Amino acid sequence: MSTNIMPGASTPVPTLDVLVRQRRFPENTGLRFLGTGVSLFPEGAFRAETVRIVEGCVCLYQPLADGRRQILDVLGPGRLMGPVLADLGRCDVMTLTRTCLKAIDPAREALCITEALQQSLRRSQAHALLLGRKTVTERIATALLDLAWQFSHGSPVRGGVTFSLYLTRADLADWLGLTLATVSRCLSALKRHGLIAYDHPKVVTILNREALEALALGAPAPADGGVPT
Amino acid sequence: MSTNIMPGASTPVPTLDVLVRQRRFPENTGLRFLGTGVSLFPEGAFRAETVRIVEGCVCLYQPLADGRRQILDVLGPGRLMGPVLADLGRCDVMTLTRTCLKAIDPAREALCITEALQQSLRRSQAHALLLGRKTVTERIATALLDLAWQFSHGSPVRGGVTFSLYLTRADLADWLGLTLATVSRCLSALKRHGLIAYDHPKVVTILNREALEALALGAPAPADGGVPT
DNA sequence: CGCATTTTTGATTCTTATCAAGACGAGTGG
DNA sequence: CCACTCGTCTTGATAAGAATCAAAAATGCG
Repeated sequence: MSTNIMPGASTPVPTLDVLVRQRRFPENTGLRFLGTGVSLFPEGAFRAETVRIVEGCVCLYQPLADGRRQILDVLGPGRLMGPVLADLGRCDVMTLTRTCLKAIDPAREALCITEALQQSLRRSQAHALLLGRKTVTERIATALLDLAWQFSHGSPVRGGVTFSLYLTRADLADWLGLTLATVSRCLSALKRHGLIAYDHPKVVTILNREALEALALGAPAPADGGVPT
Repeated sequence: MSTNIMPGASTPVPTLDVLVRQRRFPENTGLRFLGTGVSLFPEGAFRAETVRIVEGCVCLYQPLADGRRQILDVLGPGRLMGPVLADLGRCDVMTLTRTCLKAIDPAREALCITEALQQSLRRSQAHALLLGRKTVTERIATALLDLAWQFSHGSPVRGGVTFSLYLTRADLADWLGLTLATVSRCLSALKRHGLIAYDHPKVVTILNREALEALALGAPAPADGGVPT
């Protein structure tokens, strides 16, 4: 237990990660296991496949010719990805941690796919609002709440939801239309004000959900000079 | 013809506008006619309806509590709008010009709706890339090409596609994540460099499509000091 | 224990927002 | 037909916010 990847977290999240690592799943269930930083649909292969994320985290992103990229969505367990859910000709999908997938039958699960399509559209439209009109603080607050909701599997303990942040600061920047430095500064500020906590940069605890939600919706951000601490 | 809304345009675009104004359509075709600046789904009514835009232009937008708003999409003839295509609880749809709609039967046109859903998702994701990572010039160039494609009904005459810009500068700003002033400045710059032309601010001609496409994809914008003129 | 990657933080620059004034165009009524 | 008004557009001056550049601290890995 002391070798867990999350030393600072008081709640040892019971993920399937260990199982995935040890390949303890039977081989005939259609599951696929991927490491970190791996393309889901490598080099034209699997491009026609639709998969369900069983465990882990992936991001859908679109690169621009000169190196810029925009992460369009971050997907956790239960979400679907496939040619219908994104333009895989222009986009790519990458794991952000060890991830377990299961291919699904589009014909048999047509309804699920349509629902996923609607969910993706809603999320994309909400994200457009974020990218076009929200301030740095609003973006970070929105993102933290979204990730907490998707990745704090287990009980939403009141007073402190802890989750594993699979994205690097650079990933967050590419998702939220910011830069690495700005993301880091904003997270530091939220931590300084006591809205969130983290010792390890990848394990975040939400301390004041209400305040974060208010920020995400556009409440004035706390001025930095106000609270000394 | 002299009372046409586009005095400066040399090509009198043969729209259905006049027909719409004069209500010359039969009343039993299920068509609805709306003026400018009208909500498609007013006050909870029609919210369950799905419509096809026959003629005109509408925008889907999401307002924020403090007055900010993000236009999520601009839709022209042929496109669909309805509860499946947007979260109408949080969003609103408004006409940007005289518009003619036709309600459709979701059950009978399920396939069309699914296609529209996919198209909307693609557009929303492309827009997220624009909002998150594109420069001002890239955004404007992308928007002009998109609008030209959607609204230059008739022949894509080479050397100069003219289209009616139904959006105001403020609308463009709310669509592209900018401000009115920045949009106006950028359009002026593109005009000054000869990529586009307009006498009336609402009737734009694309003079150099290739250059605009290059800009939209991220080519370096022409420095303002270079060409005197 | 050292090396590579990531994160934090500071100093500076640059882009774009903000503020503001004037020009233009459309619609109204005399 | 013309003055009047309102809304939109253009353009300039200034300021704020975030990017960029850069260096040091922390973390992970072999």
